[in-house]
Amino acid sequence: MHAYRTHNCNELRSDNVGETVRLSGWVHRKRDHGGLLFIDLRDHFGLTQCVIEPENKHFAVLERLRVESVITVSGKLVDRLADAKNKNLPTGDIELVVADLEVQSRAEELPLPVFGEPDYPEDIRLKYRYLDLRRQKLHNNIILRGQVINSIRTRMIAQGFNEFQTPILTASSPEGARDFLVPSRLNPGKFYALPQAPQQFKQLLMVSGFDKYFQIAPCFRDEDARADRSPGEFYQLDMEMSFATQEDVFAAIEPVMAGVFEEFAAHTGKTRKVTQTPFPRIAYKDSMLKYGNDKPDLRIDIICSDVSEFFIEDGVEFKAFQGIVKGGGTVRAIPAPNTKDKPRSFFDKMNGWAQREMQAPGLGYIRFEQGENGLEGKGPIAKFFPADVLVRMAAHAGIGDGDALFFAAGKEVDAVKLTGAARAEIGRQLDMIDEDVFKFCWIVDFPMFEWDEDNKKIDFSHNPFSMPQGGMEILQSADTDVKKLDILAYQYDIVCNGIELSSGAIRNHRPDIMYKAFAMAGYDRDAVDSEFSGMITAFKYGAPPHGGIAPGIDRMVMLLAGADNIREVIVFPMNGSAQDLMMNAPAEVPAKALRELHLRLDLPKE
RNA sequence: GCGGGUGUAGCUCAGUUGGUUAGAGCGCUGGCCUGUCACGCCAGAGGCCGCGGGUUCGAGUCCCGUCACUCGCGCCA
Repeated sequence: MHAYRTHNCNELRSDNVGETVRLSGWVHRKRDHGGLLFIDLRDHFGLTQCVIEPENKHFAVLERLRVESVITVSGKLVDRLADAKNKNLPTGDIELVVADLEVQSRAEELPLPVFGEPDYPEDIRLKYRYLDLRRQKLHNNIILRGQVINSIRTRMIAQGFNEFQTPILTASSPEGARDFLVPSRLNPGKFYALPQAPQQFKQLLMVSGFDKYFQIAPCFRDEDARADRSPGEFYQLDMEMSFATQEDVFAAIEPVMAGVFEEFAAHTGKTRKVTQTPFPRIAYKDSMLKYGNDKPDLRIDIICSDVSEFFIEDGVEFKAFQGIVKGGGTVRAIPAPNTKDKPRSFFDKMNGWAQREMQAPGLGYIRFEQGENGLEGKGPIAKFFPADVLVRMAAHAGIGDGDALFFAAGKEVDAVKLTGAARAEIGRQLDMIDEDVFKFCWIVDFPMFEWDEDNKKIDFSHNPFSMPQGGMEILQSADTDVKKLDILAYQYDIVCNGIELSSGAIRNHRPDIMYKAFAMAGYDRDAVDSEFSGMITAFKYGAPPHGGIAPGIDRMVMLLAGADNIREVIVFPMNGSAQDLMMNAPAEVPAKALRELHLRLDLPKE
């Protein structure tokens, strides 16, 4: 007989009754009847009930043993009495009568219970992550993650993509997020940077002629955490393809995304519908107008609109918003459908939410109801509008009897931001979000440049390596800032349920266009040559047109697992302050280590 | 760096308008229990009410500050 087990804890059935078997696992739960002791034995695969009688010499040991101790038990498998069967357990028809017991590992009193999976403070869960990982929910999430990655890999390879590994110790990139730096012992005063993404490497692989690249790529960015952003490191399905148009990239990645989501849609036990390919495409500009951001949650059936014009019509007396519009600002309308029966407090709460959560001046609103003379506006600010203006505004916003409009006013960036947040909040408050669908879309036609308010200059709005739509001609003809800001890039995002899963682009593979684009953003030729020397040089020796995308794997798994926090799908995550509480990282290092690296600490005074 | 929320037993939480000895459930320890599967019953231990200051005859409760966690903003090519 095997030293530890003849079966796992989810294997034995009635057919095995009469066999002498051996199981190993953790003591999940004990039910001590004094004269009879039940043990639920757990391993990765499941649970099997074991029973021991007081005559057995091991009874006293088992009775004293704490839960989560690891044991090996052997004995005869028996049928349970008819009324003692447990229908909730796959192994519920049988039980193991313990004859022999070996205690493999005694558990002390636990800082975190496994059984029952009660809510526990996250710092304790993170410190004792291995205990948390024994819990079924988290255990299943991590298994799901492995299966998702395997599915992705299979699908990419089937499409002719080749998998690569790119360096972890590499060069700092002057664009983007803050880098993690690694000092070089052999090169005093110099530093490696951990890659924020294998961006340049994958483009260089296209220059190398590999045609189709992918990697389950670790990415490192020194940025603050969010619910859907783990600090430090995360994984992308990084892919790139040669001689590809934007539509080719979409056609390659859409079936992978839709396929993986369909494959695991039932993971939570519910049936969840996935957007059919091709996914809808929404221009960046339209998304900002209709949804208030570039990552719309399409589960919320609310479309916003610009209503600035109505506030400066003759006869409108609403001075606050009038001033905003005349001063170059914007008023956006966010419909709140079917709110006829909502109490006044609903609207007041939304206003309070805007002030508290968004630090906005507030959210005005008008309720619309069908009256004797047609659609009428109600609410504190309705009286400032002539009746016909309200009717036309309602038509413009696409709402009618029983609906309301909230107003977000201010500078355009602020109004848009409040619009997006308010749309999501209304969706939540009105229970408009269907948890059982995955609604995908593409956001396309991102602007190439944006106005950098801090430095009062034009800068790249996303990836400086994107190809402008219109190529060299459009760059050369853009002789004013306004024209420059109108230039679009072959830059796109894939969004699911309001979560940005990835961004990608058709790259700029032409050195002449690259120099020109960088010049427009204020970087001279020398800066490009020094900061992107590897890539710009490579492009001078024959570079194929190419493009790609990099969906975030953690976020995909999060959606599939139904997790509301990214730490629920990462096996050993750091906390919000970028600390690993289990391994004690980051940590101080011995002075010798610093000397070898030619470093001296200059810590902030306390 | 900024804003919101939370902070009472190991954990989840209750704690009235400021009032005398701060409670419950789970867990833990001990005892009882031969068919449980959230086993049951009895008993017990366990509290810097996050920390510091203030108001008050009196603070878990009110005020100020601070720390921790968390969500968001900034940031995230």
